Amino acid sequence: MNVEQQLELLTARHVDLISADELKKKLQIAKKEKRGLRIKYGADPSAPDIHLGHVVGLNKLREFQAAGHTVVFIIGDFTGMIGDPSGKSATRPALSKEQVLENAESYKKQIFKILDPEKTEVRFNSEWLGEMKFEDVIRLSAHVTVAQILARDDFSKRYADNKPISLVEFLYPLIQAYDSVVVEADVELGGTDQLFNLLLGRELQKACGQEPQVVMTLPLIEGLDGVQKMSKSLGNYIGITESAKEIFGKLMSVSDELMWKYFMHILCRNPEEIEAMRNKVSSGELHPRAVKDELGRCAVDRFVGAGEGQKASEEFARIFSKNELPDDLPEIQLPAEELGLIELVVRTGFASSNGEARRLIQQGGVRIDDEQISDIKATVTPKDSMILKVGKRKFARLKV
RNA sequence: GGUGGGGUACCGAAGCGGUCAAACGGGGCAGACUGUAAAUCUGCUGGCUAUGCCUUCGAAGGUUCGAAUCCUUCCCCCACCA
Repeated sequence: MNVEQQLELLTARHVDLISADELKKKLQIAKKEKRGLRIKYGADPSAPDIHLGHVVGLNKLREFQAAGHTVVFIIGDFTGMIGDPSGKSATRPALSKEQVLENAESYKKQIFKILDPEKTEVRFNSEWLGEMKFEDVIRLSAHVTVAQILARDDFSKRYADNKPISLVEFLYPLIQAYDSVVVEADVELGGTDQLFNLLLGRELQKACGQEPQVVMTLPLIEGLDGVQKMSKSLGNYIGITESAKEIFGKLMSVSDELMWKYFMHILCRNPEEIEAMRNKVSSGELHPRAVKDELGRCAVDRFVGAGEGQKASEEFARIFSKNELPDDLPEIQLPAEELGLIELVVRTGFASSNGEARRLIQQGGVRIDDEQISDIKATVTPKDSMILKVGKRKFARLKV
């Protein structure tokens, strides 16, 4: 791949790029010296479920690998053990060493669904941060001013609002920047929320006598609610290790507007193709549901396995469009004695208290053999193959 | 060290002696509508052996017939000024 081709591939879909010229120069030098660039990507070890939000970045990393470059995937285990301040104002709990290691293992397994292991270097930042003395930390801090850190958007806002900012949070960007120095990153990738931290990496590299890294940010995609960015803590995510059924179902519940973004950043479809589909949808030539079905099938094929998408799509249509039963109903064993409906719903685990079961029944959410029962005093005698349905998606086949 | 503001259910936030299991908003759940879209509308959202009872408003005591609300002590958080 020549440099121009690489540039085209590598800069697709980005938000910020600092700077295109520098990237070009680095690519030219790398080509001349027949080596790959080092592309840094940092991951927080507290949330070991890789979800579609991460896939946006991983896809880009994969493209760098395709162009012959090396990905340096840094697991922030050191910072994870201290407690990672998330952007908002809440401070995440510190993880134990065991948890961090466990999470890291799970990370590795997942990222190689997308990345090429041959061209990936997985590093833990405790490797170098754990060695540092307090003196080293102080020296490092000398390179950065409070005003610089305070310039970060969320810090300045919180400061202006008299909201707390812990010193750890202040140090955090510095730690991340230092990682860039240690791994000698040529390029660092991150979400748009990382821009500040990535830029600080440049500053620190310069201060340490290195060529500053090129910084590229990618969009943060909204999660299932369509408003907030996809994140584990908000519970609005689709994990890449989830079942075909879950991935498909969750994608189908995404809004029509958001689905285009997913096509672009998750499936990496090119903009012309997406535009063409969009036009067909607005002219009525194509049903949005068909487009979303394609999104679901392709995503499942990619994350679960080829051919699984079609199955998931059919299963979905059967359950929700035709209102039939899923093919893998959990079976629940019960004695063949008459019992109250409320008790049945609680016993099967579909409600966590009698009160909740009562509510579900009164609201018409409970069906037995497809017959809605809204009398809370109703009793049932379980029989083999009796089907209990609670809400839209909880099913069970009773067994006596 | 000083001053001021706080700690209420999953979250945010009202309430400041009885009518408080605690307004309102968000979230969640269920129903209607649908493409399980989204949006919208409706209802529910502490527990129980259930017209009552029990636990809950940072903690422990106290005042009172009665406390989330008043008093005392304690714990914790935040901002500002030094």
